[in-house]
Amino acid sequence: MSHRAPPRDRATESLVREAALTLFAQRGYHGTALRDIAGEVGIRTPSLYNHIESKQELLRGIVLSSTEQVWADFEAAVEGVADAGERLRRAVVTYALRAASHRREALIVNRDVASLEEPARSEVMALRRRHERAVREIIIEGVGAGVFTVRDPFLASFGILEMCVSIARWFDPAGPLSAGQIAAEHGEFALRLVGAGPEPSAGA
Amino acid sequence: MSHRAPPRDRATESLVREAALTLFAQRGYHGTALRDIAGEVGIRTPSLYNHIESKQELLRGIVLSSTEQVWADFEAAVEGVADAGERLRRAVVTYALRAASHRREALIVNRDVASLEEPARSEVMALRRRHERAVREIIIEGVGAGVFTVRDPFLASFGILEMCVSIARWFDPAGPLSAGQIAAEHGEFALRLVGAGPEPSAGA
DNA sequence: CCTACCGATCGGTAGG
DNA sequence: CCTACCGATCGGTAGG
Repeated sequence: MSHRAPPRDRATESLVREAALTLFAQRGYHGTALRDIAGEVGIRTPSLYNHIESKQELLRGIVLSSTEQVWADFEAAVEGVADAGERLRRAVVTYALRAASHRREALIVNRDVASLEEPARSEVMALRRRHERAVREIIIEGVGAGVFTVRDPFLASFGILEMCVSIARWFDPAGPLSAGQIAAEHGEFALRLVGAGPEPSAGA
Repeated sequence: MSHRAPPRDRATESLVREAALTLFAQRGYHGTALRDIAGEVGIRTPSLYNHIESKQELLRGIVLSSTEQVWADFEAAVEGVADAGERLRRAVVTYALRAASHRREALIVNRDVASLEEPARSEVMALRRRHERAVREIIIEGVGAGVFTVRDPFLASFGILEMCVSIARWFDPAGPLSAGQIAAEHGEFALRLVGAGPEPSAGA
């Protein structure tokens, strides 16, 4: 009757990872103690080890899954789209949207990737480079097709991508602009930046 | 004769601050131990205290002076320039140039400002907001004058500034582009982004 | 899930 | 500039 299973909360693991996400984003990996994470969940530090392998594994899980999702998003966004302008717009809107709607992940990936131990760090950096290269090739393609005007595709791709990821630093979900609106606007910024701006109707 | 002054190296203080700059930029404030900084200089940890007040003061010195310099640079750059396009271009080129030529400072300011204790942190944030607001006002001014086409000056100013500061993350002084070239190109990016792009001669 | 505890390391001080 | 040392805290383990 009172044969209750030991507290095998699967839910607790989620709480732990959620707390880590919030605290790593706020204070950084090295600025966060496991004690703080445990406190947020309402347990003691040693109990964390029923749910995680180590502090490093906690970081690895966040950074790897987030980076993989960025690449998956990108592939889905540009699939079957031929026009370079539209490909760039979709790639940028998707990336910007992720930065705005997964701010903590974006902050941690960009700030604490240096704290990731090998081989995970190299994995992550390879994935990020792949994404950056893919965006750059869209730009090169558009220049080749005569629809973009860009002096240096490398500079343009970095400028665009860094502008997007930075959304995570200042975006306030309670502010006047939604994540979707901001992402759409960044899509326009990107097109303007590569010289394919549609000169949108603006408030002049 | 052998009355040698004690090793009152004024030069050592510079070495210490230089080492802190490099290590904080590489590993973050919380990821850097004073022991590492001392090791870089070739002394023991306690000897650091002949040159600095505390680890926190080391961070404060870096972040405050760098932030103040950004504002001073901005004021000097736009002084006496009336045209909004030219004001924006100069403001952006100056800011981008600083990010490229003072990479460590830019990285630390953007990554470790959260580790700064009060009241320094509020001081720094106020200075940064002042700079951001000043850039935004140039954009608003250009829109008012009918030379810029921007839907949301807030978004545009953040996009431009974050793109510039991110230069510090990928710029390689040994690479093909100089800091000056990259800064100039970011000035063009900014003008394009606000719809005032001169459609420069590019490689198409 | 806990208490008790580990060795290591942290920033910093005493005292020369 | 050093050695010797401080209390606090770190991530993590033992053992239940």
